[in-house]
Amino acid sequence: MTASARLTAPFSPVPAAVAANGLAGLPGAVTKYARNAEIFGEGDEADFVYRVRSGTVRLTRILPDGRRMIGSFHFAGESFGIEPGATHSSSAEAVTDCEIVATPRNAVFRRAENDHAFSHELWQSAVAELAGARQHMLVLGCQSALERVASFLLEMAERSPVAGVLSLPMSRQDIADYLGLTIETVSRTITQLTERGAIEVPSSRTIVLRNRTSLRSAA
Amino acid sequence: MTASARLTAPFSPVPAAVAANGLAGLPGAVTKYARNAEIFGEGDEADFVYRVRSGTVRLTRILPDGRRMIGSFHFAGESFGIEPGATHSSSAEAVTDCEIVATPRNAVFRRAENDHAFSHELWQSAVAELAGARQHMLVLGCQSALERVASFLLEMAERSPVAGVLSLPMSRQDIADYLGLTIETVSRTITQLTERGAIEVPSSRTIVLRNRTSLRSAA
DNA sequence: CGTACGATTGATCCTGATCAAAGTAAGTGG
DNA sequence: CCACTTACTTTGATCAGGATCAATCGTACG
Repeated sequence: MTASARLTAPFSPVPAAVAANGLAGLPGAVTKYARNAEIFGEGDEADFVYRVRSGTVRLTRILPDGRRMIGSFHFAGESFGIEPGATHSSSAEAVTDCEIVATPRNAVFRRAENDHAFSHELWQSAVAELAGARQHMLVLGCQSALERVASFLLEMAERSPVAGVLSLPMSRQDIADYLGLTIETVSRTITQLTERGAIEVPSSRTIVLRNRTSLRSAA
Repeated sequence: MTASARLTAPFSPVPAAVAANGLAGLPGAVTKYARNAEIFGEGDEADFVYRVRSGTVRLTRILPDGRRMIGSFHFAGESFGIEPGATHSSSAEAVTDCEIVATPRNAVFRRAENDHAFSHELWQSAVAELAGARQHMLVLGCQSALERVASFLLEMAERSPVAGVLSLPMSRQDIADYLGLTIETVSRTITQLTERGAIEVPSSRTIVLRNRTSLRSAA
């Protein structure tokens, strides 16, 4: 739950090219960001809508005293940074080196006006993300540490291309801030799940789901 | 965090009339529900979109073992029950007796196809609700009991028509399930805020904000 | 090889949960 | 209208899960 300056500069701040598709097919400028670089900050003008082309992004909010909350992770193909108001309500940071497609907000609106299907998709994606946020609220609101970590692993497994083996791009600190726990508790809980035979941890960022039933019953 | 059968039947299950406006101006059938009546259940077909005409609604999710989470409260004029999939992911219940306008999902889609402004509004409301959910995740993920209760009171004050005096429609149990606390902790925290002079509690459902600065610094 | 960061493990403390009881308010039926 | 019931709220005592403080370990990197 601690938050310190973990940010470094983007390793290529220059827009590289024009992507074939932004949010569900919108064109936009591609920028590369280095691990831990800030893509946008809390309070920044929300003039763009973003999409992950490669890598992983986290949305974070920081309380005045430094406590950090990660609201969501975004993987390749997912969009983020869409706001109801004029400014961003969270910061976005690169969890790993990544390529991000930025599309001007206005371009999104313009296209939505002329394209019903797109407009519907836009809405659907917002509603889907809302459902995800509600699910996460359930985890934060009433689950134990063991349940939270198990839920997290199952969520990652579901969103991962390779079933059964997770290559977690994020640190224990990120997981902790996502689950409303401390890094120590996350670590201890993973150890506990290993001892139960639910998972196997060949390297700290790689987790093999050994027994899903056991994981699911822990969640 | 306990969940027991708190539901009774709607006191008038018959659609009463056709409302002038449903979601942002959509027509729909009005139904009255008694306090604690279920409007729809988790898993039910999401064929309608709802709007509160009068009263207060809560969206709840229940874990298998009975723990209950309230995801959001909805007051007069607010809509709820919009889902990405075919079924509802939460239950909706009447916190107080209330009148609800139900609009067929299809009617919403149809109108969105022909009316850009409406479509945009629909999207905006989803994104705004998402921002609210994110805010709440922050509360659930990193705040103390005192901070949660203070945040809650400030949120209610912001959404209340009368500034300074809150007429809470929901019980302490509802507040607890919304904040991820127990009813005892909520009660104790309210007492604590009273002792600090931040609030005044003439009756248990009425709370006067005496010192906002003190409340805000607690949040 | 040595440094630095991330992860794990250990010991102790504290906040909020749990268990328990009493107080309060609102209905209900006589 | 009042006694009784029932639901809701408050307060108290104790307990436990996870936070905090602290140290060590492992691994990637310069």
